[in-house]
This record gives sequence, C-alpha cells and structure tokens, in this order.
Amino acid sequence: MTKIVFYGTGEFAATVLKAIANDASYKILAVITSPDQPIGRKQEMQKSAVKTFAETLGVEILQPASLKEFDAPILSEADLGVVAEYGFIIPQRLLDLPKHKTVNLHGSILPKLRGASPIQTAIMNGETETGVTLMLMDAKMDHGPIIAMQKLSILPDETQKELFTRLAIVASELFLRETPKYISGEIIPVEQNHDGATFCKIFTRDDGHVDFSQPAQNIYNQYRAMTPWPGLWTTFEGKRLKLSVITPADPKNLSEGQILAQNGHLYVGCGANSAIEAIEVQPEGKKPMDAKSFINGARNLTRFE
RNA sequence: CGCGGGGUAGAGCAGUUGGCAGCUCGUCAGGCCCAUAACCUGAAGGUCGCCGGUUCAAGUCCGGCCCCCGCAU
Repeated sequence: MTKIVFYGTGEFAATVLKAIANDASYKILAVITSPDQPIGRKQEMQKSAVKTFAETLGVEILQPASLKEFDAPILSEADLGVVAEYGFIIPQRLLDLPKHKTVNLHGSILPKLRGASPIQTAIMNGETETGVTLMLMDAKMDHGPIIAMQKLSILPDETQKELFTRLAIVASELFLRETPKYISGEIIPVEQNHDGATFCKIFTRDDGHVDFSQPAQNIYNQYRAMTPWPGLWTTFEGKRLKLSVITPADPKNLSEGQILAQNGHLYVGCGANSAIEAIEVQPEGKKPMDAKSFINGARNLTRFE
C-alpha cells in the first residue's frame, strides 16, 4: 500500500486522481488543489475538477492560496507526492517530505515543451506526436530526472480538449504501470538532456486572435489548440466574433481576411492564397450559429480583421 | 450593485422624428428544366420576452421584472 498526497486542479489531474484512487494498491491521504475561484458574470465560486472528485473520496482537501508558508504534516506521512496540472510552483522542502519524494506527470515528451501549456502548444506547433512524462520533481520547472514516458500520436483534426482527454488516460496508465518500479528501485530516474529543452507559455485570450496572413494550416492548428479555451476569434464590424468551428478549405483566391459567402458556406482568405471555411460562428452578445444563419443576417459581408 | 451586447415569423437580422410589422433563408403549393442546393409564381407562419405607465395611437417613449450572450477568470 503506497500512501499518496496528490496535487492537481483540472480535468487532466482529476482523471489521474480517479485512476489512482480506484487502484487498491494506493491510498490517498490528502488532496491539495487550487482555491475555489469566482467565475462567470455572477462571480459564483467554482471548485476545481479535482476538488469535486476528491470530495467523493472523503479525504482531506487542502487549498492553500500560496505554498510559501504552507505546511502540511500529512506530507511527512506519505510515501509519495504526485503532481498533475496543479498550477503552482511547489517549494523543494515540500517536494522532499514524502518518503519517495514527489513525482510529476507532464503532458509532453520532456525535455520538449516544459511549462504550463504543453498539450496546447504541441497542437499549435503542428506536432504529430506528443506524450506524457513521469518524472521526479526538482526545484526547476519540469526539469527533474525522468522515470518513464509514453508517446501518443496527435490526430490531424484533434482539438485541445480531445487530446487532453486521451493524454489523461495515458498518464493514468503510465503512472500505475511505472510508479511501482520506481518505488522498488527497479527504475533509477535519468537526468534530462537539458540542451534539448523547449518551453511553452500560458495562453491568454489574445492568443486566440486570428492572424489571417498566416497560412490556413497554421490557423487550423491554432484553432485546434485554442478550442474550447480561449477559443479562436476575429473581429467583424468592430465587434468580436468567435470562430467556434472551422476547417481548412480549398483555395478561393481571396485576400487575407476577405469573406466569401457561397451556397450557404462561409470562406475566409488566409496567407499564401489558402482559405478556411467557418462552419459555426458566434458574434459578441449572441449565441453560436451556423454559417448559413450568419450569412442570412449579415448586411454587409466584406472581411474579418 | 465589475464592464458591455441582445430578446421582432422555424433560423439569422432590419425597423429612420411614435402612425397598417419588413428583409434574407427555411417551410408548403405550383411552374420551368434531362436535372438541381439554381431560377419563376403564389401561400402559410408574429399576443414584437413579461408587467405596468404616457398617448388618439407604442416594436418605438418612461418605470419595474425575467431570460440569453461577450469581456473580465
């Protein structure tokens, strides 16, 4: 029986936590997750996906706003700390408390794509392969020695949400398969090749803004990486317009950003004489609508900015 | 009271200084055509989100309420 303290926040982390909790050879002592956040127009407090699941386990849930002064005696009782998509930097002194230290499940093939958005960035960069790395944590971000990794192909039309879901399952399997070997000493973590490291940043709303001078495939990659959040958007007649569903299209000989409405289809010109088709859009203040409806209601369809 | 957009026919929209409620599409019927998502003709379909007020007259002006959405995370 391996006693675990789990750090995590989102759906990816919740999936991993669920897999560990359902395995009889592990016992969850406590779950550390980010504090509830006010969200939405009404500023309702929302708890993390991890907290929602942890509540069903009946284990201790800790939600420190900062880890600088944080101290959890229960960490010293644990055999292993497990981190997945937690969102905070964890001080070395906490990482070292569990008997076998603390491991991290990271959504890339390290040392590539260290940082906060490995899964989205892999899609954005047009990669065809990514994976999950199980590693021992150290003081630097995604820098510690590697225990194991598993690769996974990225499908051509896959969005962030779909890839997240598949990688979470891979991460769960990887953890359950390899962790016992690490604890038993069968696997000795191997230092990363730090010279090969690449990094990724946190995405913001602005990262969903389309640049129509880019070729269609780049825009499609951006769309897949940003869906469902922060979403791909442009501006039309001075207002924000979300491109909620798009697909690459045959070239239509359009200038960059120029709109073509043809037989109920909505095409937009991109860089290098390429084009995308917008299948569903959402004007600011409106519900999402199909391209045909948008065309019917628009008075002066010219171009997207 | 965080900021902002909006609720008008099945869908998306317009409606100017209050004066018979319109457009594009869809639906139905008929026509044209080898044929069609194309074209022509015609038809059905709206208590203009809800309640109250002003007015001879309110989608439009005033007050209140409900609902949807964008930003901010």
